[in-house]
Amino acid sequence: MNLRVKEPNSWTQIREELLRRINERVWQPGETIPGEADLAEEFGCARTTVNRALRDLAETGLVIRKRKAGTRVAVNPPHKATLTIPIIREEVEARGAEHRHVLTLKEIRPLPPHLHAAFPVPPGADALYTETLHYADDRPFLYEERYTNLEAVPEMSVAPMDKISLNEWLVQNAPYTTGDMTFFAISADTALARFFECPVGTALYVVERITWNSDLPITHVRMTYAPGYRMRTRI
Amino acid sequence: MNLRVKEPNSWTQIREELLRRINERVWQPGETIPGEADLAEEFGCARTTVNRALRDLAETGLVIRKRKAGTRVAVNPPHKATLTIPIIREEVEARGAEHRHVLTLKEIRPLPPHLHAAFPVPPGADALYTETLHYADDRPFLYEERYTNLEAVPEMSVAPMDKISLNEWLVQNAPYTTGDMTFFAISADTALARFFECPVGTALYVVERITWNSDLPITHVRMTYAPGYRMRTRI
DNA sequence: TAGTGGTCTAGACCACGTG
DNA sequence: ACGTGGTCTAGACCACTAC
Repeated sequence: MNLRVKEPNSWTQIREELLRRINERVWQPGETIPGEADLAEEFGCARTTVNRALRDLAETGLVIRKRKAGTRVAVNPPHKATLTIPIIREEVEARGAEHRHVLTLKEIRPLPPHLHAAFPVPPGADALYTETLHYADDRPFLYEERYTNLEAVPEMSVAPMDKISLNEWLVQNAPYTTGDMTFFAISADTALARFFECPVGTALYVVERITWNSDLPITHVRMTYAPGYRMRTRI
Repeated sequence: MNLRVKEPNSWTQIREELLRRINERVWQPGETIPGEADLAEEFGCARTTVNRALRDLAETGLVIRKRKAGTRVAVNPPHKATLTIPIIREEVEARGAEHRHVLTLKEIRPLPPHLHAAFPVPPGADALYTETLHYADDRPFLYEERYTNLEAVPEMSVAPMDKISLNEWLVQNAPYTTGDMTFFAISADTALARFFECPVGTALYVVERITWNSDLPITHVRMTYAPGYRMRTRI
């Protein structure tokens, strides 16, 4: 049954073959597939190699593995999309435009109440609030409102925000371990309408992100994109 | 230097230790870290185990590995968010509501021109167009417009769309290998406003998805969510 | 061309969870 | 209890690529 003799066995080839059997319904959804040892014998390789292939399929959710129970083909394969969070400058430049940003506001202010739950900065500690306008070839591209926990990033006060944007500076200097992202739509208010040069009420795409380093909240940012913006990803 | 003697070495523990050194800037961004062999000696384990830990960090983009050049800490760690694409019924039920759907339109119709580029159904082959209304506890939740390539899923004509939604049926019966997703905001037109019982012009969150099985286009779906909807994900 | 990561092996022991 | 996947090892060879 050893079908692959020409090429040296590789775990990716085994994965592709297993994928084929799943996609072509050789193994039905919900069905238990042969054990690692059996597959290793069939493919003429070590069990470790089969394990690597199956682990990869399990990571994408296509199969479900349990000790003793074996490996089953997922019934409702939980498809996942991975979206890369770009630095704004790179996102603009990837569209072939030149990026420019203007810091229009930078002040210490208390965290607004509606953020207290989601972004628990220690009481008494104020946050740095910033508003940044991002342009692509001088066209308005993104409106950024950000609260940053100065206790988490004390060096930020002296960061050079002329050349590098706050966005980029934080990525490079304030590593985070976890975060929450929220995506939704809003209607442009007068301020946003003025910036984007669009009618009040225009539908705008918004991304909110909160990041943490372990248990320390770093920053809360709300990014409102220009009318017509589309976020894309491949599955 | 062998710090971890109490517990049997595990690749996750090594990964956490490496992560710590990166986050605490023991290894600076851009810096080349010791080779696998050195680390294996330091941790008192096999090189394979260190490899596993480093591969995991490389997958998340925290380090960049190159043969001969070694492993470097990423300068701009490209953070990635993974968002799970739920079945609509499960998404509604996860909110503690009861899901109900109504198929309001089902007809063969030619693919609209603006989709030809993104969704290249073979010329002459018509697509099945469906409109489905999804409710959460009888409140409008989602408006679904879908084109399905019948050549890819011929069995669909006889699928029982009463109990199970098209959405769910496709997930279970039409496996896909790749896809594109797009997220954006639109203003409610009169039809959407009537369904969602909201003013015309209300900002709505939209997800478009195209899925393929190898080179065969499967379905193009546009899902418009109720006002106020937020999509969430953890990083 | 030499050094580094990528992969593979054969074998072993362990951890989990089903029966 | 026992079968299955999870992990680890020591060693080997290979592939890529920087020098």
